[in-house]
Amino acid sequence: MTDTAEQSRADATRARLLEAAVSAFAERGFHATTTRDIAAAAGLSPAALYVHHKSKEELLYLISRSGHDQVLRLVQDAIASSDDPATALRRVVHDFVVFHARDHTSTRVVNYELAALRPEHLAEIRELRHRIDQAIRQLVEAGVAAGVFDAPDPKVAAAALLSLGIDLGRWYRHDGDWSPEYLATHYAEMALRVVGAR
Amino acid sequence: MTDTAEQSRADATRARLLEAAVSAFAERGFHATTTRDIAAAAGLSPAALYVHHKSKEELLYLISRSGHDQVLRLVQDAIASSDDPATALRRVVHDFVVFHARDHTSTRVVNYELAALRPEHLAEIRELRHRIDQAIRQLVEAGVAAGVFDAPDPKVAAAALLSLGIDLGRWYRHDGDWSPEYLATHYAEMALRVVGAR
DNA sequence: ACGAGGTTACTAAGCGCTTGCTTACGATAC
DNA sequence: GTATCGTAAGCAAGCGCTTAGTAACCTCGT
Repeated sequence: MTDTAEQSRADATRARLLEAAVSAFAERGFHATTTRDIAAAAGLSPAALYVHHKSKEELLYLISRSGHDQVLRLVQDAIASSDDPATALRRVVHDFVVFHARDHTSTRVVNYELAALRPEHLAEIRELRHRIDQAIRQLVEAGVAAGVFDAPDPKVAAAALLSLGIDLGRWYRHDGDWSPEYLATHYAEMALRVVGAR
Repeated sequence: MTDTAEQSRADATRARLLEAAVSAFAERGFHATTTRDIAAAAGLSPAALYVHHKSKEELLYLISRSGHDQVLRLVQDAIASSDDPATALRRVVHDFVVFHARDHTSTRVVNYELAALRPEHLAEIRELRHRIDQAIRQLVEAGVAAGVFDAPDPKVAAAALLSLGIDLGRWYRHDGDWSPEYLATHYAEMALRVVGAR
């Protein structure tokens, strides 16, 4: 019974290995993590990793690819949700921050382990990052052009907004005082101040 | 003639190894850098590293220690430079940003390779980081208490300001469009908006 | 002035261990 | 009885670091 609707045994094991890799890469970094660490965390022998994945680097690529896809979609959806730049920006920053705080373990890997990707994979990921950056930059520029934002240099402001979210992967902890939602609401308000929303 | 006023040959070699380590750690990360990489970049044999330093980790510690010392001093000096919270904050953010942009190679190592430090060294560095965080947090809180800042949650605002500077180590490049000074001036203005300076 | 004796700065060679990954071989389910 | 899913064992390469040695220089008694 190899099904299509449900998840096969192999798919479940594959996913377990990926989750184990996310945790290990986030905690120790890609190069400090061994394939034995990952396999053991998934409850498997070292060799089992290679039954389900081509290489250690492929695990990183799959994690990175998935994370960037999610962020890009999130940003695009938020921007498409309103014609008012201020409303759209509030939603972009809110959702961006919720994602980076809630999934800080994977976003840490996604944002800080790029250098370990093989050149072809890195190029592909860079393209996704560029689209994310451009989407936010264009939103800020559109707000300034429409006269609803007042930012001396919209590109610099956009860079700052990105930093606010991305840096969460470095410092955010779930056992801290701030929930993802709390932080997202406050960060969204700060973002509107940064761009000088009226 | 082993002098006191000038730098001895050994000191110069020691410094060369440190510089080589900063570049290598920043580019590839601590764990992806080999002691052979560092020695070769300093124009020495692999063994020479151990003439001047105890271990690869000690190099990281020295880099980290020096970087954190500089940042702490910079923040303290900026805060002490004015009784007006707005003036002080502008200077703190300005200097903080100039430092992280200008020295983005070393700040990258300083901020993103902490996990590779030995436990005793990590504890010492964490203490320095705590003092930096507290200094900025207290400045924002003082401004709110004095009624010159208007921030819904001063601690969250302080966390955001730190992220703006630290994240530069991840993305800033000297061949980009923005000089450290240009960025610092704009970021300082954004910081004042974030804390709601009147 | 000079060379014996010590010090400094460095290297060639390699040791013991860990790494990513492969190969050859079961066990279990249908 | 044959796919499927997994493992035991181990290989070649590379790692951090050590050991044993050398060349160049400095010191100082004569």
